Amino acid sequence: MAAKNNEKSAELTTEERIKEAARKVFHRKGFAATRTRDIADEAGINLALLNYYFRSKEKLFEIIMLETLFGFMQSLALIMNDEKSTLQTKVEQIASGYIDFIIENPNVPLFMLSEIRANSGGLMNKLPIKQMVSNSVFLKQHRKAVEEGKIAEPHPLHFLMNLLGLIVFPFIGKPLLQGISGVSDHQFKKLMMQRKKYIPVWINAMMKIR
Amino acid sequence: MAAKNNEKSAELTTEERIKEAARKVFHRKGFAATRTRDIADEAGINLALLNYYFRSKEKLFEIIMLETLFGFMQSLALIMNDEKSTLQTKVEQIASGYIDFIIENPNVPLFMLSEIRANSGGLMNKLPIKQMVSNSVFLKQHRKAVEEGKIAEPHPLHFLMNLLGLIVFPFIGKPLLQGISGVSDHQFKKLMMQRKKYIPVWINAMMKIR
DNA sequence: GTCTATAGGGGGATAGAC
DNA sequence: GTCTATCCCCCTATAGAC
Repeated sequence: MAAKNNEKSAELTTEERIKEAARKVFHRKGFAATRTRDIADEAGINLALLNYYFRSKEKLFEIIMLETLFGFMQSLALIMNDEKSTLQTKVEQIASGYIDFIIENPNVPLFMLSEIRANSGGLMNKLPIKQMVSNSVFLKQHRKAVEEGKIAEPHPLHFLMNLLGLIVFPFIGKPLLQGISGVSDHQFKKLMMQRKKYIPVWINAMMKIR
Repeated sequence: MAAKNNEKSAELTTEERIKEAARKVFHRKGFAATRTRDIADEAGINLALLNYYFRSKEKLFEIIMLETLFGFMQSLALIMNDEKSTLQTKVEQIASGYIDFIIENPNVPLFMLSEIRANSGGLMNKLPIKQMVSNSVFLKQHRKAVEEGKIAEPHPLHFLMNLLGLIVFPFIGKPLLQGISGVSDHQFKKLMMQRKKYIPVWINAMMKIR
């Protein structure tokens, strides 16, 4: 298989090109609004090939959805389960890492949240997300900090909602916020970069981590 | 017109029933995923009536979209332009008002943000949102507070992003957050009610309003 | 105003040549 | 593996009876 590969090795296989095109289009328009023809055009291939490789639009979508969800949660889980880093450090890493990630993949958050909603979270049960988090070092550290009086609010979900809300919402709400404020794309990105430093400070002040 | 109305006056006209049904279905599934048949069924009327009253799916959608956007922005604008209330009070009113509103209309935020994105904000320009905010009392108060050193971060957009993020994100991310944490609907709502009190305190601590 | 029936078109999927 | 041609269903919209 590898030995016979005398095609331009730097490029992608047809199957991979279709998948990349599908990721792009699904992320931008969501499942319902994308047509298989959009994906075929984006990939520069014939429509029939999509079904040849992936059987159906649904199958292809499910692959993209699971990979996207997994990619998003995995980096969260890795940071959250670092035994060596403090809670404060975890917040810094999550803020910085996700802001960079979303700047590179601006459509992912709204895509994920919309499609999870559309499927009533059915697909989410295919990933062991809950265990990943409920046994996490992050949660243990949070519990300990609460016991020691270092964090004011007892429920860890508030902590997570605040952190993710501060990180993710500006991107999800970008068109609305730009419509309201009139800031340019360039200014907007600059503000987002600022937030990498601000968010840990804000979370610190809010949750009274001492 | 009013004198001749001897139909059951407590009920809605057919036109209104279609619009209410459309609002419900569009809010839940978005434009691309809703079929006109869904709306007709929800309204309990024949499919042809939809076109009789509203000409097309697009026209009907545009009406719903504009009303939704307007309703959402109007309450924000009203609070933001109150000359008598302080910045701190405005934050309390916005947090409390919007959390109540979203509990009643849980699909509105994701609907709005998804459809604004899909239309690249084209529809937003039909409403004078920018002026509404750029001339607001809120903005004047924010500027003054920054000048007096009462607010640490100079850019008002951070203030708005933080406030809206803390309010809106938990609802948008509800399926994900429940998948992660396993909290029930009842517990979730309780947490949201808590946030009506918490968010003003948090914003206060974050932005160092003195 | 409200219904039934149907036109018309778009989009997912497949057959079959190459 | 990749293409062309085509099927067929589903969805929007309209015609026309009542």
